[in-house]
Amino acid sequence: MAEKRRSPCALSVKAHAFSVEALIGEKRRRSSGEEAPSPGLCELSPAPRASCASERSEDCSDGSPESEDVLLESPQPSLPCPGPGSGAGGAEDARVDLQGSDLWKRFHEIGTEMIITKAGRRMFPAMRVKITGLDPHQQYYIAMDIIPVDNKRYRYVYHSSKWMVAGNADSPVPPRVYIHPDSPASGETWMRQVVSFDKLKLTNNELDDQGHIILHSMHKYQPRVHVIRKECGEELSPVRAIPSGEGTRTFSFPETVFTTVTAYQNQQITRLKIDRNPFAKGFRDSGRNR
Amino acid sequence: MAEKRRSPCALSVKAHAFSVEALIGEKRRRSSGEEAPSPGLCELSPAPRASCASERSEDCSDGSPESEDVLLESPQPSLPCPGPGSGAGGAEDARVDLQGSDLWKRFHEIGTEMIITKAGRRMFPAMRVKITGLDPHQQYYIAMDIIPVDNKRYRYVYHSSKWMVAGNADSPVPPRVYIHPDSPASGETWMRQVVSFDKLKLTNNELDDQGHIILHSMHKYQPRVHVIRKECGEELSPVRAIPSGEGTRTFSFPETVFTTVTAYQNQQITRLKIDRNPFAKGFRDSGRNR
DNA sequence: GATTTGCCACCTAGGTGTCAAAGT
DNA sequence: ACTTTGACACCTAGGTGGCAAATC
Repeated sequence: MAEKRRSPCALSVKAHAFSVEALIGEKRRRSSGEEAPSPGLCELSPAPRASCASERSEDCSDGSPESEDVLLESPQPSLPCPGPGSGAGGAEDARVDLQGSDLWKRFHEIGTEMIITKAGRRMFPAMRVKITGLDPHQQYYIAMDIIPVDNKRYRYVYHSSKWMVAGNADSPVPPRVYIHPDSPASGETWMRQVVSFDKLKLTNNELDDQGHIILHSMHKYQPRVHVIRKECGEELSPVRAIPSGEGTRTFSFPETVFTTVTAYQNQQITRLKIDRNPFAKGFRDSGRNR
Repeated sequence: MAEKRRSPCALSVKAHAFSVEALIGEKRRRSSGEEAPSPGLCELSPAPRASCASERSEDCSDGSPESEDVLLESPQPSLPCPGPGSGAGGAEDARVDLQGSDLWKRFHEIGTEMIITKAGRRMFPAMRVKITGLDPHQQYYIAMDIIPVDNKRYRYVYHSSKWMVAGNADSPVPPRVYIHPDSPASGETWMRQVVSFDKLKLTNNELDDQGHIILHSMHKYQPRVHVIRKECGEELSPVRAIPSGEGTRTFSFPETVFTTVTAYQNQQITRLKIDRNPFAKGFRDSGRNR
């Protein structure tokens, strides 16, 4: 049976479908729920990076307590690699706002801890950001990495409920970057949704082959969000070096600093996690008894 | 606390990470398990498409019974739109093999049915293909659409256990294409993994806004896989028309033809689904009683 | 003694066909 | 009479912290 076929040509079908995809993308991706954008005033600050002349970093501080100044040296203007869209519409005007910063601050006031395991553990809270100021038609990668806040190792002193320096940091681990799975996508697409890093996982397994971010336990870290303009000429391949940094902007939020642990140290952190993480509902007091 | 930062520059960190990502991509994506590639001999056959002179289609038949000839008219050689990479390394040498075709054939022999619901229903089996012959360094989109096999409507006659023509097809529905979520990716990436369309969903809701593929119930359909070379100049945007078809190859497998239903008609189909779909394990005879 | 590991019960999230009821 | 819908029990898949045992 069957010989005929419906009229529209394949290409216009596809063209239509791509736009459907675009119109729908927002809903499909909005899986982790939205929140009203919290302010998070960004003070621009010139950026570091020894050999990489083209990266800029902004530390987005919004007057949170004890702002760990995770900063910087040797300002470096961005300029090189005259790629398409170098003038306006690069990542130059990008702005990144942390979502759910209220919750982050509650943790931060206590002293955020993140569990790391061999198999990989999600962060809670997860980093979620709202991005603005991109060129709607330019393609971007959004990525996250996590850098040491200092070169110290810590231990938790129970009787004083405080973290104390316990020596120098362990030797560096293989650096990893979590590329947001929607990458690459147009500025329009990124700006339309809340960009969530809830699939990202942390591990203490230096031989990890799952692409998780490798960290040392009992160290302090700062997550960073990168907005990377995609150049067309040199295809941004996973196996090649990044087009030399021009058109890359980096953002970090002091209230997201955390200490890695393999088991929670501060019981207030445990309680707040159980209270807020839906997956830990089984440990809440309400009715449940184990 | 904290003023210093570890040595490596951000860009080399990222570069490294991207390659880590590449090295790991295979494992991360290989979630639906692999299978030994089943043969599926492909007989090339010239392709249709009224206004789109640049698409080719191969019907991959491997001698399955009652091969519904889901074919064609007016052969059209591919030639137009001299885009980058037109010569070698396009999608021109691409080959697509259906995975799990044994299971598909078992269903096909009975008469495959796929449930469609308002909320969207996955296909079982899901289309899973192995792709070869791509240019490793070229970027491609992989997409799937589902076209009517004929312009008939069907009804199932219980006492004869057969599908009978019940009239002409309902009016066309909004065309949709499912773009594989890993798109775009390099030929190398696509060829390294089994490409699975298990997240694709079918719906009978013509107003669907979830991006699912819209079909009519009680009609016969043929899924198709498209390999679309990504041109660099005209960014293949979800909101713009597809670069005019050059570098696009289309593949279909007769054993994957199915009839849409809102409730299974043939109990043999029900049984085979329950027997093979892990999510239906609750309905298997073994021990379970409801 | 401090830290890490592995297993566990308990959740969230969502994919199955069933079945009775509702549509057409 | 045929087809569709929606609530449901039963699964898969996987994210929680607890806890005892192992590790260093």
